[in-house]
Amino acid sequence: MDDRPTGAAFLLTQLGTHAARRFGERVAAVDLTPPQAGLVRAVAREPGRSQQALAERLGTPATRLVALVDALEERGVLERRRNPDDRRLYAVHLTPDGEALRDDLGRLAAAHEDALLAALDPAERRTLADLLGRVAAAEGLTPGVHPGYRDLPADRGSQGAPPCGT
Amino acid sequence: MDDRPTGAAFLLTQLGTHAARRFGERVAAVDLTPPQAGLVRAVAREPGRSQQALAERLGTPATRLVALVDALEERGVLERRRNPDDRRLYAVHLTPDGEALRDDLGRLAAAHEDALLAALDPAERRTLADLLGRVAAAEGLTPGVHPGYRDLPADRGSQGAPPCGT
DNA sequence: CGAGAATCATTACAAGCGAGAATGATTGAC
DNA sequence: GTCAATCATTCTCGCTTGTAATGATTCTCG
Repeated sequence: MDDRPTGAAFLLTQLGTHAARRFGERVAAVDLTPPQAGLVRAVAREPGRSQQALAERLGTPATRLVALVDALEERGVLERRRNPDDRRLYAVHLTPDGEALRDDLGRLAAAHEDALLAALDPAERRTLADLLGRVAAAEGLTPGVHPGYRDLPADRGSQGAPPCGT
Repeated sequence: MDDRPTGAAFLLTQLGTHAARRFGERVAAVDLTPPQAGLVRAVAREPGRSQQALAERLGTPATRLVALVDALEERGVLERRRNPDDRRLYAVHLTPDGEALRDDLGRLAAAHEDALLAALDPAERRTLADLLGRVAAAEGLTPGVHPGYRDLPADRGSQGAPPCGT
């Protein structure tokens, strides 16, 4: 449909959106929303952190984390433990069920990666990961975490992205 | 921060989000939201289309286009022309100002691409575009257009995406 | 020629999501 | 021992998006 060769930047936003959606579909299979999945991963990475620490790590307002933790705690995935030393803050931990869920997510992510990059052979995948990693590093993105979504103006509407293909 | 080598799929969503945001910042410089920029581009590509045709092309509900076109028409960028043959539908066209804006967007997109991929030399950029293009084709994405955003469950919250890095 | 189905644009409505400000409890500094 | 600072929480507001109902016009078919 497009006459000109599509630019890499445009492909990046297009594929990024697509990949995020596909991943969202996958985590829905274990009854998680993408934000919830992100929280599980963050807690698994550094157990016992306070909610505020998690919020800063994820680049989200702390108020948002409250509801997120609430839902996952009710479900028995996460638990809040009081810190005897400082009773203001909670320490967020994974329950045994939570650890099982974390493992599920790992398998899910691997399957996602495999399906998404089905068109590339292993060597090409490494090349792609290398190129993307260098761009990400140059842009100052934290390896394990999404950029601050807070400032995102309208990634949502997203007809906005196509024009960069020009 | 991340211990394991980050997977390409995760990098894709991370960079895609980042690229979309950066592009949003750029179009804000000409007082456009990303969705508006997408609409300008779509009209420039095929002038005279009906609003419903545009809606289907962009994968957005037709009702959303009304407000979008309203704003840009008020601003003197777009104009609705009655079709004498079928007076139900409007033909959406670019005004001279709109064409100038389209050219601005083109330059903007080029600058965006250049800045985003500053870490790569021309050959590497071609390699990246090639790999991404093949993945996009395999995933059945329409070259010039974003995937249907309508079904997007929670690309927004977006802590969801990080976990695929596992 | 006329009645009914279909299509395009528009408006009005309701819902979901996220962000920001104010509140309470607890702790560290002086 | 008092005051400022920190963490968690609740509440409220604004924004964006999708769905449903309305009006006007055109095509189809008897």
